[in-house]
Amino acid sequence: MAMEKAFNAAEAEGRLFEAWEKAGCFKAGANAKPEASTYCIMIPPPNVTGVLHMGHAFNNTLQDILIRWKRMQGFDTLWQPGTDHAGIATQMVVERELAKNQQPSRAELGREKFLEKVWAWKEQSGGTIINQLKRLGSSCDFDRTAFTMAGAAGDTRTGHENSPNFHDAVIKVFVEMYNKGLIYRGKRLVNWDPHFETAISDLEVENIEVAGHMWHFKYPLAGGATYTYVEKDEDGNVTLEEVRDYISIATTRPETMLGDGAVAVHPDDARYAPIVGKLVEIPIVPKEHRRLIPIITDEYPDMNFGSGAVKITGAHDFNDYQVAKRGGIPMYRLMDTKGAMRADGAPYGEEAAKAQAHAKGAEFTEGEIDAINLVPEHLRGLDRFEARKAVVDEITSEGLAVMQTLTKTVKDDEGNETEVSEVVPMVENKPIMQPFGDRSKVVIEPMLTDQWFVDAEKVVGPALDAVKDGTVKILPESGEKTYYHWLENIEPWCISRQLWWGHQIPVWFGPQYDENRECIDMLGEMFCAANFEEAKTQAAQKYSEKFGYTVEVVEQLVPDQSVAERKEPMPTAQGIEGKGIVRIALSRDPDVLDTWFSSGLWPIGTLGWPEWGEDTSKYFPTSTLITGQDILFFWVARMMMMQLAVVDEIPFDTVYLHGLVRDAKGKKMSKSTGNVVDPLEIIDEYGADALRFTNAAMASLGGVLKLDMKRIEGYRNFVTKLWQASSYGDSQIDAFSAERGAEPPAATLPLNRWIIGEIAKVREEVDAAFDAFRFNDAANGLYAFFWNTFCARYLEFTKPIFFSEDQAAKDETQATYAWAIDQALILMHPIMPFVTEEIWNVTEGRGFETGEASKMLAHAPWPTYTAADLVDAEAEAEMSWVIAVIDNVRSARAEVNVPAGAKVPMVVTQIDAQGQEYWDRNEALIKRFARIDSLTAVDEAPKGCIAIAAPGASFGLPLAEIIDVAKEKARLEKNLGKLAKELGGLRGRLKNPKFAASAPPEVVAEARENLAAREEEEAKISEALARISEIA
RNA sequence: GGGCGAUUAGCUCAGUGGUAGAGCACUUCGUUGACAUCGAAGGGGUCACAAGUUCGAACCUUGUAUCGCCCA
Repeated sequence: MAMEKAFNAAEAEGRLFEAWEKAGCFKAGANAKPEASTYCIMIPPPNVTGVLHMGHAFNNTLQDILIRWKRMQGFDTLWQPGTDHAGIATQMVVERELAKNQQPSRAELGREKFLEKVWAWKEQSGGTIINQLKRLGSSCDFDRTAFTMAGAAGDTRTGHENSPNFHDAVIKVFVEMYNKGLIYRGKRLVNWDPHFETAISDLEVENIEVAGHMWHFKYPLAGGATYTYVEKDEDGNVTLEEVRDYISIATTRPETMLGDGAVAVHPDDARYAPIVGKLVEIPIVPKEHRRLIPIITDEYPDMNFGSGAVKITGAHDFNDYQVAKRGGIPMYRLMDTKGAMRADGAPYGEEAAKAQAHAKGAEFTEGEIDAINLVPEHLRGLDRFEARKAVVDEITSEGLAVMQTLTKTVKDDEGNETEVSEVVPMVENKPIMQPFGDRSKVVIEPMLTDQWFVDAEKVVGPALDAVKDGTVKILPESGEKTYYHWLENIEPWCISRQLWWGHQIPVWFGPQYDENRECIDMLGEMFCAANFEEAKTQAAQKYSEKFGYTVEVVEQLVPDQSVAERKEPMPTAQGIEGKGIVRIALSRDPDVLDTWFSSGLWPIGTLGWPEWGEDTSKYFPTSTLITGQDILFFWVARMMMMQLAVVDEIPFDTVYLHGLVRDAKGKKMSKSTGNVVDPLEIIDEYGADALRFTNAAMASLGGVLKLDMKRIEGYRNFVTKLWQASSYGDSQIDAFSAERGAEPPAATLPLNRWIIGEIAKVREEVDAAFDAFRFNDAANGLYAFFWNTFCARYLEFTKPIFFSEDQAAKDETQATYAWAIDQALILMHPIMPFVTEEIWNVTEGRGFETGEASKMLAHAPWPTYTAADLVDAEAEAEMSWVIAVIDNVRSARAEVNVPAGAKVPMVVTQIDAQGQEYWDRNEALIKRFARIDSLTAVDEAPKGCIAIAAPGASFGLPLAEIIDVAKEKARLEKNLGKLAKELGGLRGRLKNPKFAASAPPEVVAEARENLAAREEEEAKISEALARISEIA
């Protein structure tokens, strides 16, 4: 059967993938040997809204390589696919979709209807990325495709995915962690996205450097107090001394001044020492209501930055929050959920008075503090950026901006230049790091809100220990250091999101009463349970115990502000129908969980937990996790913490971390830069195998991933090379008609015995590389073997055999060639599944006709032969000698410009018995590839002969009349130069007595052998040089 | 500012103690019966710098310089 001229990837890939799936090649346990160990990889679930990008392509290539390799080895494999519900991203996509189709908005629809829309969208479009994974050749068990929201309220399908219990698992874990005190609720400063109106995780914040301004304002000392401000240079000389009645503050966010709680200076800062503890006035809002705040000391301010004094706004800045917590400084929330200045509450005067009372020590509850609105009337409701302008203008017009004198040159109408000085407010233009929501692209606002937190410090221990004691390995090793560093400094993890799409927090709030049945807080009691029934039972019990009534609990869906403010007293039993029953309403927390909370359970949740099924016992803990180092903290570490906290087991034993895929120059791929490479376009143009091979070749441990089109093209050429070599075996030498199996054929010819040994060496190399996650070593080893050894040598060397009449040699070589190609296909299949499977099937004796998995390369047994089994040292020595002679002749010819096409005679002046034997057996081969037409034995090389040195032999090309003697002389001298350098090194080492004494014996022996060989070569070339010099 | 890492051929990168490699690019030659998505031959590196450990350092240690990434 004649093969096509080249592999048609575009045509073949879909067809092959379908055949694999139809045959069930990728099902869990497919091709497993009896009693096989398991090998399981959990895919890092891409967002259900996602499309395949280069990062996915890279990441999944590596996973697929390992899974295919283990599957061929007969492990019981499972590669678990699935998608992440991706809270914000999905909610945004659906909202946008609604807007595009002029449908009612999220707010108009309400929660339930909106969620119906999201589920419908998920059904329709959620499979995109899964199908794209198939184009890459990913051999996941797609029948088990899981989803992190599967089983949650509204899921339109059940049982279709292997994670019907995923929601149950998430809820169970929340309840358990709550009951163990690992999850708590509290008011903390969090990253707030004013567009989506939710708290978000650190991962969802992008810090971007933008052009910003730094304003300098004066905070007057209370009561007109003054002090002497002294500045000194490094040597202690006074450079400035003046009496001031203010402290100068620098800020990039003037609008937050309204919420200042203090001004902080460094404890070592002598400039401000006289006024520490004094009060200053916040220079904004109507004079009569201005608040006074203290000057405090804290390590946080940098004495050398700005004025060295900073304002502390605990509710709107993360650094200030820490300072405020340390110093007991009050924090006042200034903005609403949309990032506008608050418009609620009492007139400013009243609110400011409350704040002042609070600052003086009056008792306030957390809720009462939060209710204080310190935004003056004229700024209420303004967007935060408009408010900033207004604040700056007000302060400046009052003369409290720090001023500076600018001198500039102006030209009048006649062109005369004059210098004009003006005094302007001091505003520095400087780049500042600003946080943006990665989805919303709006500036993130630190916001003090009630949120749920995982007390990470309490669960971090086992996760740290598992890596420290080597139970879990992180590659590259530097990842372990990063892991330790983060876990050892872990912060509470904010897990609540003010979204609708996600796992709703299983906590119901109920009213809290004091002993007198007066309501303290309508939402003050919390009942955490897997479902409402259990929460009801808990609540009924609690209230009954407290008040001795039978309590009937009813749910009220939305715990809005009006509920919180009602403060109805505890109803008495007589109050309701005189039956001794009271009704109390519970309302469920409307918030949902951080997506990372649920994906933290991905390994165990997809395996059926909380039920311990057969799959759970079999595949959990899983084996290898391959993921980007950017989510080491957000996902990997959390999986470790959560699995260990919940079932006391590690989730996987090895983590392989890789970097970001960048463009050829090392730049991040981004839409705005326009350097995004679409993996699907690459697959269309070059084929999935070329992309996969490139990915494997790039994947050095800890390496930077720069995707160069030239490289992809090169590996596409490699695919062609493989195809051509197979085609040669097919049409030129009819190799595939030979009977062949897994065992190498019984070969007698050194050529065949040699290539069999070379295959065994590559097999060991590839296995060692995969074992160590050194994908690049495997790829490079296969590439070099196949191109340089198999094609450039072995394939060429089979030609003289097939042009001869030696039928036995032909038969043996056909069988060996076919076996060698088979082995190459097997070894390359994990990296390049498509082209290898296609060749496997189009070559004679195989095919997809039956559609059976056992006939497919994907299930071919992985070889276990070793170099020790198959390498024939004699055959290897012989072939190296042959190759050395050919290469030396070719090199010499090219350098002295013997026409490449010309066949020339050769003489031999000296040859040992071994060499003679090699020559006799390989004469046709050497003559063909060195382009020699005859060999004559002579006593002495003719004058002007080109010298060819080979181990144990001296040849010459008697071409004095056609070659350039000067060039030959130069060639020999160059060779001698190279040898001299090598010899110098070797002799130097061997002469040093300490070398022989200290170096391992095999190193010394190798150096000796090397020296002998180099000396022999040097002698031959020197002799040739002397001879050629006679005629020059 | 803290943490992690990098610096090797023109370019992109391998190489964790035995004297430096690959791909691309470059030069010269070549339609020699698998392949021009190719073949043959070749040029090109005091492995950022300095000191140290060692018989021996691109590799280990320390310092310096430059550049990345993450966190503040």
